[in-house]
Amino acid sequence: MLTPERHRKIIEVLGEKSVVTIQELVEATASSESTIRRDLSQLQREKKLKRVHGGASLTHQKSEELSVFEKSERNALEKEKIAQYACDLVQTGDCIYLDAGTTTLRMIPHLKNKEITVVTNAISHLEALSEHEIKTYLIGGLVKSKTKALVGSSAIKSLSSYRFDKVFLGMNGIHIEAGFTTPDPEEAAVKNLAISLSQKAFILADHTKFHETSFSKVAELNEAIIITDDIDDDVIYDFQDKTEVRVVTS
Amino acid sequence: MLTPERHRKIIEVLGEKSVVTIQELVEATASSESTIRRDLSQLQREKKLKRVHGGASLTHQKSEELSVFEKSERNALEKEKIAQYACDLVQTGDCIYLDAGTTTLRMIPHLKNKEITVVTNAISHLEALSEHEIKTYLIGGLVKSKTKALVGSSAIKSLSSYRFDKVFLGMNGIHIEAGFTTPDPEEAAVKNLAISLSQKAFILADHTKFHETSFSKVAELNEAIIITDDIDDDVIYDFQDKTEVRVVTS
DNA sequence: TTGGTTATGATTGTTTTTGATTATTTTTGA
DNA sequence: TCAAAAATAATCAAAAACAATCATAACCAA
Repeated sequence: MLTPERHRKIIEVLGEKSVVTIQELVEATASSESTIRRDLSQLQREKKLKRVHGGASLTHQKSEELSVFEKSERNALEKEKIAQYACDLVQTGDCIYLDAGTTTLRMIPHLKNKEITVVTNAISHLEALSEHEIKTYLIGGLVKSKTKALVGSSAIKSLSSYRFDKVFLGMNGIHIEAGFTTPDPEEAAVKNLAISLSQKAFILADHTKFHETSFSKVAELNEAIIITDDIDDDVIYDFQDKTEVRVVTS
Repeated sequence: MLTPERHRKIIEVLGEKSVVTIQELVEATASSESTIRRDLSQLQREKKLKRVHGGASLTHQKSEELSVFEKSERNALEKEKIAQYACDLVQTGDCIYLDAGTTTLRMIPHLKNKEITVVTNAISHLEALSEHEIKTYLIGGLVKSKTKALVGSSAIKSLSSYRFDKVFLGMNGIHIEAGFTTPDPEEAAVKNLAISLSQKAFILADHTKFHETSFSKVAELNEAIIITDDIDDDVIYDFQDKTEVRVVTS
């Protein structure tokens, strides 16, 4: 993993958790302890974070909250635009499903005062949802302690009792033949079900996800509408036979 | 748990309760008394809180009427003993249901390394459960933003797909005629179902809960075994016709 | 390719943190 | 008021995390 990529990853993890251990980062980046230490030292010099014994924490400037994280996250601006666009699709009274993930997290502030009902499998979204006074249902399931998401057969069963006007999912890979894919089989199963329970399913994905394939298949391309940012016309051309692609322009 | 994480947790707990005992913090953070003391000293130097005998309180707090124990958590010692006793009932391989509440929270540290499966409706328990590496299922349902518990018909439905070896519940009122009662009707419904899904149900209640009645009925006395601390023999005498009462002595 | 540079990961000794223990102080209740 | 109990502070050894160092691997330009 390349240095800038690692740095982004570190800041991203911090944005979600606000405190992180070196060990967790070693695992997340597949690099050694020494490397992570060097990274942390450098990021500290750049004032991106604060080192603490055992790991790192956000520099607590409460007013700015996630600014460092939001800026540092890969393709932050694009994701924000995609999130904004997605929220414009949500209408008063809708019942929607929000997947775990950073782009869907960005949707939450824009959902305030829409009088909607949100169903989610992301424990990490609860704080933001509660903050913005959004009526929230959590599906049941096994708590995956690393990602704080709910998975497993009980999650599937729990989810299957809902129906959604719209479903918004993040995705790791979008590929002409492989369709929509994501690294974790259990999470893939949850995503798949969410799609089939919705009237309309939307995949929120920036341009880096196209032509990529991950481990577990979630669905065929035609099962969901893709919302993405500016990409080459020929990429869109490739995909638009298979499904609707909506491009959020600047 | 990293230092800033602990500090954040301490401040968070204080924000909710305004006074807290060292023991509560020891359990909430899964660290030792010594460590918590050092944390409190440091946070006091930073003017984040004020140390008081037995724990800590918010700085600009004008409530002097009650002692730490009375305000923070009544009968902390008794609850600890009750929690300890309850955990001794749990056997390797058991699948148990843990209700929301302070006494059940106290059980978590003692459940470590028991290789059990925990099902809960308490989002606020997840941190401690994860910290102690306990396999955890969360039931689904409406997120009650105040108490961070899962309630409602979907919680009922989600819960009903589990079966338990043992169920441990907190309770607000235990009364000869009114039976087990609690303030919130929705939470009462969840508790009631949990009892009926278990082979054995235990109510964890210190002596202050006896002869009290709250708003919503959870169950009849004979539906669960009561675990309590030292109380007058005549109180036990009153109840033991109706159900089994186990008294945890000092 | 080659030579020079940089990044990486293992290893070392050092420092910090932690939790247990002990002694001291404070609180409680008779 | 005094003695017992609880909470605190001080101390210390063990564990964890740290910085420094170094050899190796990857990279880059000529």
